[in-house]
Amino acid sequence: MIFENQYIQERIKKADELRSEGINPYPNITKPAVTSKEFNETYEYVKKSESKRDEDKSVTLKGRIKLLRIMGKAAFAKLEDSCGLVQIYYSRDELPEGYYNKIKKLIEVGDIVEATGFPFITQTGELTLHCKDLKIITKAISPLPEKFHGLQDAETRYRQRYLDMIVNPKVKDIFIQRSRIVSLVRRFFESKTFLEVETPMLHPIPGGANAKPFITHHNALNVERYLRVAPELYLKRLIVGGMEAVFEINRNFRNEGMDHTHNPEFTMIEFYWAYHRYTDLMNITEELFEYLFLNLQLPKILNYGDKRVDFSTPFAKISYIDSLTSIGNIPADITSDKEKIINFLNQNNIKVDPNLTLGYLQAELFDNFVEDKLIDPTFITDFPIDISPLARRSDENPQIAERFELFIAGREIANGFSELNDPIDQYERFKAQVEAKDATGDEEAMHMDLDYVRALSYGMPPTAGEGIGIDRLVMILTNQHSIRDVLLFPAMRPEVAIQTND
RNA sequence: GUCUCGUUAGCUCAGUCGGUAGAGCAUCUCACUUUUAAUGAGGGGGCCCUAGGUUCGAAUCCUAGACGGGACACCA
Repeated sequence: MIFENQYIQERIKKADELRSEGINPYPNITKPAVTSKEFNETYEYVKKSESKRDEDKSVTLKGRIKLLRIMGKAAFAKLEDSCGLVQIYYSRDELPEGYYNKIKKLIEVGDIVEATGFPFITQTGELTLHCKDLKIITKAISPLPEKFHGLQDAETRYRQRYLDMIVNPKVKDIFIQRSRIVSLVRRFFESKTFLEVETPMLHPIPGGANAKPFITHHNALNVERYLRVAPELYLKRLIVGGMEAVFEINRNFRNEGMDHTHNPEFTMIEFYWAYHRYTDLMNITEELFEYLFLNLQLPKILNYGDKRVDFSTPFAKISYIDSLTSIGNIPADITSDKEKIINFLNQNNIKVDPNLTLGYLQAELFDNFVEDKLIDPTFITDFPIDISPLARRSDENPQIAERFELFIAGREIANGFSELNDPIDQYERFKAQVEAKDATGDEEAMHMDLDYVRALSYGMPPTAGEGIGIDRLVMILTNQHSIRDVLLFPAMRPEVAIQTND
């Protein structure tokens, strides 16, 4: 049984004792209360008063008991609420007759209580609530982890995030910051007249990214559905339909490996902007970062682990090909020659499929020699066309896509491009992907989406679109190095213990 | 998927060469009416992750597995 542990049994017994004393351990009551923060600020003046107390005031605090020190006929407790900690004091002679002895052993660490009394200053100078009344609001029957070391075990922290948040208050700060970031991103795009939309999560055809999808079944229609790997193709249909600036902040699902930068479901913002080009995207991206740094009151230089990242704008801009030489230190005479690239990679003990196209081989060079050297925010521009199946060809150089990626701290944060809007070209590129899928068994290659091609056939104005990984953005802005630390409930294998127990 | 490290009381962790399972906090009993991880005295609490194997004897050594952390691969 889930509650067979001896400590839980002891606490269940205490809840029963409360009931037999006529005290409901789970009352449905709420009395207006002030927060710990309000209390500490409002009654700061008591510290300076001569009597060190203000008995005319009656204040109610609510919170979870985090620390409890019982000294015979009096006790101190630290309550925690959403704002922080506050101390209360209660004693036998200040509570209603006989009440103290009733509850002394029945209210304990972990319980949620409501305390009413007046502010005073203790001998050690701490502003404290002197209780005239102390009610239990919610009995906790599971004990909290150790008060000093807290909860260290990463597995328990991720599986039981609620417990992690109770015991490790700093965890909450990360998620508060995450919420602010998402809110600011939304506000930024709204202020630029972008419209927030919601497009399907259940896709008949997975599309918009090279990724393996989750597959599910829709009973009513008896059809397979794919959890979306990207909202891209739907958002661009909206541009065809006449929305000229749209964005969506939502979850994407990719059925791939998990590690400290990958969770099977992750959050992205994608935005599409008609009558704009990829150069406009780079500008608005810089503006977004300026807006975030201003409103989050972050310094322009942030530490990320042992790296120092300078977010001063404008961000560096360098073309894909140039970066191979100037950042990757790869001789310029080999970066456009398939044979030479293969030789170079082999010399560096990197195995590649010799049938790869030039663009894919250049991508191997980039991934191995350039990416992790891009610490300060850097736009890598002008990608090879064959690794950019949805991007528009450059009018000047047909081998190059009007595309960029933004790298920060050695990681891709954003990907944007001028969208391909030639329906015939799009059709051919889908076909090439499908052929690659059939020929090489590449499970991540894109599927043919004829309706999307049909949509383009009605005419999509020149459009620029970009995706920004929100989880990774939060990681960088909060100096977290595991995606699990910026996800409230990261994906975990099924928990064995709790299933076999019940 | 591969490599690597880990799993011992509710929590945080020790456990030597293979020889009866340990500490702090928490819990229980007692004392204590201004504490700060309160204090003092005493008690209880274990599927040493699981299954095999080696051995007179395994928390400890070996094999396989489960779960987790880290690194790599794929990807964003």
